[in-house]
Amino acid sequence: MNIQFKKGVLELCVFAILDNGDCYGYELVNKISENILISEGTIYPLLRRLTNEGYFTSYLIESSEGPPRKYYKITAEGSKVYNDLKDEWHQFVLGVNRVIERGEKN
Amino acid sequence: MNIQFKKGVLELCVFAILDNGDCYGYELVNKISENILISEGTIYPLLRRLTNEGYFTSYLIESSEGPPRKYYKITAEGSKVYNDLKDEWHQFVLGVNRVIERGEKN
DNA sequence: CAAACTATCTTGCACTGCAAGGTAGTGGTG
DNA sequence: CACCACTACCTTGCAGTGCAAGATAGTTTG
Repeated sequence: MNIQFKKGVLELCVFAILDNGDCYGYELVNKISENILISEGTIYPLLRRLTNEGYFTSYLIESSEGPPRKYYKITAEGSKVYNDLKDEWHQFVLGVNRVIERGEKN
Repeated sequence: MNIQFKKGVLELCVFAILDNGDCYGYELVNKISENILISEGTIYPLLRRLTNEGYFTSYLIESSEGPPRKYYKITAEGSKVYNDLKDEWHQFVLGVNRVIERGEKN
């Protein structure tokens, strides 16, 4: 898979999943991996950054299978940013598809 | 517009336009700009790179409005790469949209 | 005890778009 | 002629992001 396509979009995916309910990092990696190839080394720094920026908060919960899980919860501000980002994404896809389609028709 | 979304996609746009007919750099910038915000400083290095990689060839044509225009023509190999890239793009968009939609439904 | 799995985290690299600039040629206006 | 606007090309260095590779640590199973 083209690495470059993912730039900025993984952030959108993390927002989308957390907007639907709390998750821990490892779980996010698995959920996203169902549709897009992704590495753990990508998600953990991303979660930390977005938490520092105030879009997520985190809390620890003990697990019976491994070390405690760090759950992330989206904030109201994060939810707002997510909606803007999602709109931008759809607009962007439309723009790219127009460029491609025009090339094919003419 | 989110800069990160563009990563790798501008390459796809350049391929798409040249696959439909020869263009010079400035013209490409204008065509793409109709749908996606873009800077000249992005396109020229990109054209050079893809030409070095054998996906485009170039030739000069005198112009009556400014310096000679450097036209780019896509090669057979470039055309092949474009088709693969286009498929990858569509698959990628589907994957991202599935992640987003699942978040909204549940 | 050792392997396999879950789960977290860090470091440094590679790639790509952009801002900010420079260089040149043409055409028009005063 | 001097000046500006426009077309058209190009370069440099920076910023952001994903990844490979690896470290750490707990639990379960053979």
